[in-house]
Amino acid sequence: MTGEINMTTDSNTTTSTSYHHGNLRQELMTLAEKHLITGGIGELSLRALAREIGVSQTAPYRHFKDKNALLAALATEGFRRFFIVCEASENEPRADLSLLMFGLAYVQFAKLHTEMFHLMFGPVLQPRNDYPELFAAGREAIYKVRAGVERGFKTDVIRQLDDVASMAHTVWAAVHGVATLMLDHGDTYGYHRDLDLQAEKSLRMMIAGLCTDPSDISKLPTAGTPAPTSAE
Amino acid sequence: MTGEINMTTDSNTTTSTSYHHGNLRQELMTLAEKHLITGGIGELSLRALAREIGVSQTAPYRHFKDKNALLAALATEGFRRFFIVCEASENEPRADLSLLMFGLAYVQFAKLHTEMFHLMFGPVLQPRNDYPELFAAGREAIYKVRAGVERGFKTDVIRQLDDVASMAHTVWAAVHGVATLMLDHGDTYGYHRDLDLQAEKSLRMMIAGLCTDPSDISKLPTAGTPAPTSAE
DNA sequence: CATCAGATATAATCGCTGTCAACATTGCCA
DNA sequence: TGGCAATGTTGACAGCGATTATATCTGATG
Repeated sequence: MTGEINMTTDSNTTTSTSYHHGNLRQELMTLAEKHLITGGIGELSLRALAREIGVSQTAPYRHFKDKNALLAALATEGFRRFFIVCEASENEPRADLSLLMFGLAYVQFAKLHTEMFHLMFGPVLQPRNDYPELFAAGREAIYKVRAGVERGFKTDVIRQLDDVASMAHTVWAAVHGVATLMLDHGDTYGYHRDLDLQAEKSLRMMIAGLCTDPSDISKLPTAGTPAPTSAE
Repeated sequence: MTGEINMTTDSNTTTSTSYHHGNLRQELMTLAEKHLITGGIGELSLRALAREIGVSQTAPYRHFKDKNALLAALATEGFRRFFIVCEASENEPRADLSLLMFGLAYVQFAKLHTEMFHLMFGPVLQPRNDYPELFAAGREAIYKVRAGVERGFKTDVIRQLDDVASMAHTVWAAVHGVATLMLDHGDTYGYHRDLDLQAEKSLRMMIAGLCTDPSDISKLPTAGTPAPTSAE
């Protein structure tokens, strides 16, 4: 009753140039993501978005306090999608494989949604005091790793080198490192190098190093990730 | 004789408001670094620098093509300093310790010169086609890791899980991950956590995982890095 | 029907980047 | 001594962007 948005115009196929756009918030985010992909964070401008949607330049401020608030909303949405991608790894019973799959998902996500990834994990939106949802999402990511490590402890697959929190941090650092290095330094390797393959190799090496039986994981194929870049 | 800069004014203690500043390029970089530290990359403005130095707003453009050129110069200088910090690790004969020391130096540098680190390793100055010096510096960093791994192979300290390049990449990813996670997600851990200590733990775990004798490195104290944050 | 809150518009401020043209100063060098 | 190149100044401008203040429209609610 208390007034959901009334959907005057369903999307951008606006026929009636109605004063109330009705879907502005959503459309801003959709378009912002497009711009994010094509131009990067720096290129994104509220003005441009408003212009392109066909709305006044100040209209976005009704829905987002400022530019960063829009970015934070985007990042939160990014986490939501990321968690979906992670589900397969969470359902994998073998802890070592689960962590590996998580890592591969992480890296793939970073590669497919680079700018989103930068928003989610980069320094742009920090500190996160102003974005509690985003903060919570970040924490949720750690908990997933933590759960994986915990399972590894119980099933005696992961070596108990330290407490769960520390080892979860370590695993996350490994995964995060592989992903960011791939993004931020892909071109540092002037010579040809299959970054996807390299990423997987690195993940395997690092996770195997934490396993009770290192030789095990290194030989297993990964179900979810065909690593299609390398020539078969 | 052939005219080094004439140092009309030695620093900002300018008495004679001489027409030629004489040291502008250097002073721009110095001040820019200060601003970088206090305000981050986003806050840095050429105009503000010029104003603060007491020079016209167009003067900086005599020395830097644009803002990014200044940032690139800063980043290059950052690498120069970073390499100095690395020297200790390069002189350490034991390969595992050497890598660990490299990692600790990397993390410490990231912590002490956060914004510089972001410039050097982040996505701001990419692609690096326009900054050949910076590009070269980045490559030099990999070579250092590679050399460490190679030494580890020869002395049979590092397990030959893959070729040198791949393992160097892995080590770098590990180190880079620990550092960036510490910077970009320091506040994701709402609860108290000694990040310095955690970083060292993670480095040890990951590097140990690549060693032929994992139990070895994990017990050794690290000469160069007293990790002063933790209460002694 | 009058009103009110929400959504949008208009206009204006401010700062920054990057350029340009014209001019001044300095020091080196011929 | 005179000229030249490098450096810096002045002033202006085009363009973009963030943000604020104020006015206006619109639909729903009473």
